[in-house]
Formats: sequence, structure tokens, C-alpha cells
Amino acid sequence: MPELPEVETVRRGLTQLVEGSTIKTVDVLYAKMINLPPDDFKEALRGKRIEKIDRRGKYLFIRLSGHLTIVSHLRMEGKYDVEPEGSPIDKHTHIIFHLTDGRQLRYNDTRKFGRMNLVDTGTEMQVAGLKTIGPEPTEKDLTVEYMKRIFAKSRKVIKPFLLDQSNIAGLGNIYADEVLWLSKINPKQPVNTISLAKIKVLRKNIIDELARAIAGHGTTVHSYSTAYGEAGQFQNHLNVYGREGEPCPRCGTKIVKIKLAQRGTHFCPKCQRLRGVKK
DNA sequence: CTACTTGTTGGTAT
DNA sequence: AATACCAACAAGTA
Repeated sequence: MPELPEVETVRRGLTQLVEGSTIKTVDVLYAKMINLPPDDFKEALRGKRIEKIDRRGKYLFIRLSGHLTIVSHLRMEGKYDVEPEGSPIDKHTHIIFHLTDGRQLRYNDTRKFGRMNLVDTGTEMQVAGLKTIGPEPTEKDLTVEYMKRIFAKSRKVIKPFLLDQSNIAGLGNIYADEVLWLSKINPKQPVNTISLAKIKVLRKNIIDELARAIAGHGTTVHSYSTAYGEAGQFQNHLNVYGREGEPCPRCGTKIVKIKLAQRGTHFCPKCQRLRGVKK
């Protein structure tokens, strides 16, 4: 399940592999994946050069000649693979970009949740999900002032608040649990009850954890791999996610798993006490 | 067969 | 208005 670090890893892999390549033709094997009628999608992409790959949150922007951008969201299990012509088509391959050099860029997605929107470059922020996207989790964009402001004005509990991409871009279920553990904050803590000191700790952990995950090429929880086919390394670093019943790496207490906002939520009941609110 | 998982949107209920 | 909850999407696993 790609979160920001995995998407960034894919961006880097695609940049190395297909930046500068030219699309010859496109096959659409699953039409619901795209925002245009397949014939329009194919026709618009014919002969376009892949100029650059950008990223915003979990969204990839494939910049093409002709002032076009493919906005690609991998959702749960989307992947890009580069294959030579003639290599067998996987049953979960949904879009094939035939390149003029004979290689193929293939979009694979077991659950068909991923989406591609072909839009005019400059209008990509009008794609659903990007209109309201929050700041990137970086030192520069995710300021203390911003965090302080959004935390003060909401009574939502922190875990679903972190998953809401309009607050901060890029956190998914794994890293949300991880940064809360790192910051010793209970997933059910209402955000307006979190002290400024804790907000600063959380901010630093979000920025640092995602940077570390990018450095480790993302995480492998299900079937994630980079565009090179190499597995991510980061799963070795997860402290609470997927570790229900195992000892907390900090205090040894058993990690608990609960359901919060319909999502599996892992935390240490001792390190991450709920502060000053009744349950 | 059921329940559960994931990210995101969109609708309804409180 | 803000929040909470649910369904939908799709397919795999237990």
C-alpha cells in the first residue's frame, strides 16, 4: 500500500527508466481506470514524450509534451513496471504504454483501485483529491504555525485527522501509526488537546520518518516493489504497524490493535496514554 | 459462505 | 458547521 515514501520511490524509479522516452501507442485493458473514453486517451498520448515525473502527496504527475499531464494515483496496490516487448502480460496489467524504443511501461493493479487522469498541464490541481490537498510533510511546507492552527480548530481525534490528506499530504495507515508511536500520542487524542510542545515533536517525527522511509525505498507490507522490481527495505523499521501482541520496542508492553475510523490502528497502551480526556 | 483489509470520495445522520 | 459513520470501489486472504 503505497504511501508518500513509496510513491516518491516510484517517481525516482520512473524518472530513471522512462524520462525522455516517447510513447508510441497505448493499450487500455481496463477502461474504468482512466478519466477519458479509451480512444480519446490513446489518441491524445500517441507520440508524446515523457518529459518529467513530479509528485504531490501520493499523486504522481507524468509530464508529457503537448502540455499534457497524467495524474496517477496508485491507491492500494498500483505499480509501474518496465518490460520488454513480448514479455507475458500479467492478469492485473491494465494500461500498457508502448515506447518507441521497444520497451513497455505497464501499469499493474491487483485491486483496480488506482486511477489515471489525463489533463492539461496546469489544471492538475482540479482533479478530485488535489483541490483540497494539504502541505507536503517537509521542513519547509509543514510549518509549526500551520500545524498549530489546524490542531487548535478541530476536535477530531488525531489518527483519522492524520489520514485526512487535506490536513497533511502523504500519510497513510502505516506511517500514521508509526509517527504517533514515535511521538507518544494516543491515536484517540483529540487534536485540540495536544500541547504545542507535542505538536512540534509530532511535526518533526512526521518529517523525519517519511524522509527515512524514502531513504530506505519505502515499505513492503503487501506486494510493493519499486519500478526496478526491488522490494522496499523499510518494513524492518516499523515499530507498531502489524505488530499486534508483540512487545513495544520502547517499554515491552504488548502492542494493541483497535479499530478507529474503520481502520486498523496499532499502538502501545503504556507509551501512548490518552491525556486529559474521558474515554 | 463471511469478515476484513487498504485510500479516497461522497452521501447521510447526528 | 462540524463530526461520525457507512457504502462504494475490487480483489485477495483467512
